[in-house]
Amino acid sequence: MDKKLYITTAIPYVNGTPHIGNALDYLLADIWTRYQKQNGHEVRFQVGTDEHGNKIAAKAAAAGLDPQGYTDQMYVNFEALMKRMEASYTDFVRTTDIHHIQSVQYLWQVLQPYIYKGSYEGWYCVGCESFVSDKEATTNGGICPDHQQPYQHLSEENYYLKTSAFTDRVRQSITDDELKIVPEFRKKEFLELIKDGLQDVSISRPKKNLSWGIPVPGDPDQVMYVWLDALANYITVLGYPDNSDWQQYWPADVQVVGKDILRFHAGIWPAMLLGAGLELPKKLLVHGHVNVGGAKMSKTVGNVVDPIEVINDYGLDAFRYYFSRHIPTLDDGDFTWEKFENSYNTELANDLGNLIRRVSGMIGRYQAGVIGVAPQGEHDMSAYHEAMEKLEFNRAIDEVWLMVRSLNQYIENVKPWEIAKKATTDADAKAHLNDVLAYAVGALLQIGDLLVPFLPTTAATIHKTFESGVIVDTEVLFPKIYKHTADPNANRA
RNA sequence: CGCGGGGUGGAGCAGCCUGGUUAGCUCGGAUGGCUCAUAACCAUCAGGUCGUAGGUUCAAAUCCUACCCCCGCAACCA
Repeated sequence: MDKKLYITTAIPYVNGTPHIGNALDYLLADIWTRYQKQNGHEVRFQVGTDEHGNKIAAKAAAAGLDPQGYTDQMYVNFEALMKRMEASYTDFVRTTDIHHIQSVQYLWQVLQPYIYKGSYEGWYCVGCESFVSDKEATTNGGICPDHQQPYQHLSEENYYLKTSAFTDRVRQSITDDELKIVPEFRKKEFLELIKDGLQDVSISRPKKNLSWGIPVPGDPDQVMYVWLDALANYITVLGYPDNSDWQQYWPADVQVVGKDILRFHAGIWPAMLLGAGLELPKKLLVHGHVNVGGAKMSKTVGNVVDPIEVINDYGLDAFRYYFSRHIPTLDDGDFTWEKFENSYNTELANDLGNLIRRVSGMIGRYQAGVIGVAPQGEHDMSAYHEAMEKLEFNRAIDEVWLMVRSLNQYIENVKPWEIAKKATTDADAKAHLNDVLAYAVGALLQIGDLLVPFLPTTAATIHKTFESGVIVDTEVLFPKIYKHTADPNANRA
């Protein structure tokens, strides 16, 4: 019996609203999950929110709320996005969950042999109540831009995790693909990054500087800093350590992360796991970032794209389509409303939507909607499955579109409308027509199967339309939309 | 010499690792065909010194060297 499968996504910090990056995480994990389920596997799919830290406390105070009340309000936004995307997650973890907190405290104790007390020195802003990096202090000329106060050079007591002790094992695991970093160039990049070894990482703060966090067991003056708290979610959500279920799922088969947080997931996280005597995840799927018209998406520039808006305007499957096909799974991608709308109108509407319509239309017109027995689609899909295994989802969906095109070509070559003219008087022609259309239906049903992980709603519509042997009328898929591009027919006579 | 990615017809990409048919695909453009369909679909054509300069080879977009340019990252921002 196969191990039960487990996939995770990064847990976003809840001090803002969900953005495209979060959506991409959920989408990629969801595609994988649906694909594995389709192949008969049981999959657990974790999502969650990171809810501790000073920024949260500050935002809460500004909103006149206590931190817990604030996060209770904020995490809902993320949950709403996941639901809107129909991400088929099974577990939602909040780092303020009581089980998570207890579990992390337990983990801290397990890691005791690798934890030591040290002091941290750096530039500190009293207004922000936090340290800033040397680089940031220098950039700002030694003055905090938010508070117009000079940074002070302070030192404070921290607990450190001896990640350096695990450098060799982490490096070895990654090199050997025991912990496989996908794509390959990210693996190279990370190995290069740690060529001088992993550096011990500070995992706590004095309580006076960090109030909103998990208390360090046995030291009332210290509170855990983000690392242990947030990264541990991947196992605490499974019930670690008290509910033995977790052992059926850990190690994770795939952990989806953005390129910006690879270093924590490939460095600190493995060190934590090794320190606790746990297995390393099998794969890290490192996706890129979504640019807008070639520029980085940023709040200050004001070019942020809200995934909910895209879904509202074009529908869920249109969103899932663009972000799975035109944003390369393992690299940066580009979004513009024009590109999006263009691919929607040409690929979804013209290629696929119209194809479904013309096939169902002919069957309705020539055979009163009766399909007969559709043969099994026989298209060789090894390239599709190979791409799915390699986590190159965009390549897989490309393969589906090759099928769409070839079916359109097939129809063009066979010309069912001509056969139909003879079919009224010629029994052979009638049988031939039936075969041709049934073949088209078989191909469409196969396309529908392959789209299940990507476009679940569309796949369901395709099946509903054709699978009963009689055409079931369904709504037009992907009607044309011209909100951001010119309507070519606008000035048609 | 910090690290990584990339420079291929108007745009976006594949091919490069494992050199070898007329350098492939999508979008866009032109022409034609068809009429079942969401004025959709299909075919053909135009267009590329494969960043630059050398080298290896019977043969290089593909391997080697140097250089130019663009983009990320450089430790706590998907």
